[in-house]
Amino acid sequence: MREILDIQKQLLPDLLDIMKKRYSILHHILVSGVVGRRTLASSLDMTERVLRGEVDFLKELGLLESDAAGMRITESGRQLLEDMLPIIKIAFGLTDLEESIAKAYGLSQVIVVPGDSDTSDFTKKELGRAGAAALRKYVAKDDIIAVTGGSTMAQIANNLAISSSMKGSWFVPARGGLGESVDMQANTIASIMAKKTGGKYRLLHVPDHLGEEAYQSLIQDPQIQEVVDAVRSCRIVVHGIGDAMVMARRRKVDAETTRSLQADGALAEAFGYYFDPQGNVVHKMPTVGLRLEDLQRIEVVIGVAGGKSKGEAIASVLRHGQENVLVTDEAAALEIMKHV
Amino acid sequence: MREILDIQKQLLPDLLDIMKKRYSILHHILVSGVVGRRTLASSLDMTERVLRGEVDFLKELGLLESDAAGMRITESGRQLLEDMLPIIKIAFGLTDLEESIAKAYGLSQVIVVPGDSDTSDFTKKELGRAGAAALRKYVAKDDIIAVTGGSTMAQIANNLAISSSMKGSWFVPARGGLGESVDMQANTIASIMAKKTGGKYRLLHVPDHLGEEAYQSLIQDPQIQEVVDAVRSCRIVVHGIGDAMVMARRRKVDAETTRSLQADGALAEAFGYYFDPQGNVVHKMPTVGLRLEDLQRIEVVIGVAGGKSKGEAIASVLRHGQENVLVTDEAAALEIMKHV
DNA sequence: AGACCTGGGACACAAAACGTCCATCAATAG
DNA sequence: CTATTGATGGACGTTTTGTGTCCCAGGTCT
Repeated sequence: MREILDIQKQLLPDLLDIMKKRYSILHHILVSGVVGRRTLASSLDMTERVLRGEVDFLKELGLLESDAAGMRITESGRQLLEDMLPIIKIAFGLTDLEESIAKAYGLSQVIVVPGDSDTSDFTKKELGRAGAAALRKYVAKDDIIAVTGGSTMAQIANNLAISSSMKGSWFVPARGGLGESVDMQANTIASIMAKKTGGKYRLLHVPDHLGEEAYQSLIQDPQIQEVVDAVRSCRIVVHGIGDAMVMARRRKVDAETTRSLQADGALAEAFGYYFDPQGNVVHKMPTVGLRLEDLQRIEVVIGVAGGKSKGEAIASVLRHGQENVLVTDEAAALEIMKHV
Repeated sequence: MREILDIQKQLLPDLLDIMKKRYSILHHILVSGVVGRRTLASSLDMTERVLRGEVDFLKELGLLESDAAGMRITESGRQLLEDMLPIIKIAFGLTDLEESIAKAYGLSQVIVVPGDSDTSDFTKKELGRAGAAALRKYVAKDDIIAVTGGSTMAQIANNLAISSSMKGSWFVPARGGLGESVDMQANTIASIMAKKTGGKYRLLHVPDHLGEEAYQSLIQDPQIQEVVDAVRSCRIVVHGIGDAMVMARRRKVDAETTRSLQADGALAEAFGYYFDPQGNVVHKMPTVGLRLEDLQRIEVVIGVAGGKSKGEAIASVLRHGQENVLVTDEAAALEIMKHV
């Protein structure tokens, strides 16, 4: 049942919008009894003309009837509304979730895919697909796109395809080495994405666990500097969001830092920064690349993460307030809504 | 699964057409490997421009990719096609059935609703809804519409609603008394339809089992004659189709006639005429109204009947060759296709 | 009885779809 | 190595569709 809607959404992206529109017209008429066109239009926030088009259409289908007193729902229409209820619940639960989250955190777009990435590989793939679609939507000609590492980002890379709009784009890692395993780190993801889309890429080879002195001389290096400049002038960032402790463990952060993270209440991690539940940055990984202050200037910040267990972490990063677009799954979205 | 498609079809009648179009484009590309726009257009029987529109759209969604060599399906696209298979089977089994029947019997439109009216009341209602929709589609201003009796016709009447296009229409019974019970007979149906749509009606009060002499004087009656003239000049006929023996029993036809019907191989019944499997008329009920020769002149003949048990009967009436539109259900449609 | 609201017709204007042609590029056959 | 074929993508004028805005005649409710 849910799959069929999801498949249709792939083939007709605005199917649900149309269904929702027509459903709410019918529903409104049902609860109003008899109602006039203009009244209905203002109450549904539509122009009179476009409502009229829909009404004529629904009348054609025999779901609606009208006489001089106004419009009324027919028996077929009432029956249809009843039959639609379960579909509406499923279909618009998600869009409602999307809208609620977007409103609560001031995002320009939220995409929620059905399922739970924690328990379903299919959902994880869906998340990647949706993330790739979001990136494709926002990218413009010759953009610089900064990306992070992680399994979700790898899924996005998987779902990118050659595309003329990304041909001139540059993919760069948002920040230098963060201690991830090689196939999940930002450098790898950036190069895969570039290969998949036909774009170009530059990498940031910053070894982990560098001494302060070596580090300072490294970031003076003109080649490194060039990439860092590119990163900071990017127009789009796509990044994953992780649970702070999980990330710390995966990156083999030393015991002292871990304790300090716990003491500071670190909950979430994104591009090497650790956030507490209120969205404050409590720690950052020692490497080069994107800084927090760069985010304000960056036009499109796309966060992609899912799974019930990550919901709270996502919420805390959203609370930090630099995101524009969120791609997540249903389970995480429900968790996010618990923390508004 | 099937219900959801059916509900959507009510709210977006051309949903399936669009899905079919996009599916066949993707499918064609999948089997072709790489293929050019013009080649594909001619092979799918589309103009190049409209195909291009679809292709651009599918490319936008990442289901398709193209380079100078031609168009190729992406992994997401291939996956989608795979996921779609069950939906396609269900959705286009019916449209394929519709097209096959229309072609086999030279009908201008066939509508197949899912299910079996014999076993499901829901399907019976659907049949009524579809029949009403078909009538609504073909009716024009101030038409004369001749209707017959029967439970299916009663369902159609149930699903008609007030409509400006039928306000000036006349509903008349196709033929006089045919021995049906009062709530199923053509007179009743015609008056219900008129009341439901806001149209007008004339009735044919011809008592059953009339002596020859009384009969002759009755049909000379100016008032009766007037209605009969109206019936014969109608532009639309909507009629049910029944099993010959079932109808004979229901109408309490005398034993001798029943034997004669059996001897002549009567299989089907429609508006008082009995048909053998080859579509020949082998008997007619003694009453006034529509004659077979009138059918040729009538612009729209709509037959509505469903249920697996009626499939063969429907096929024999279709074979008679005067139908334009058939509304039936899946079970009957499958039976009909066995008798081409 | 009168104010109000209804659906439906009309029309100009904007936007999308479409048919058609062409430039440019890649692959392949000769 | 070159010519040819068939590919995509851009461009542009035309047609169709969708939309905003009025208005009117006729019911309806107060």
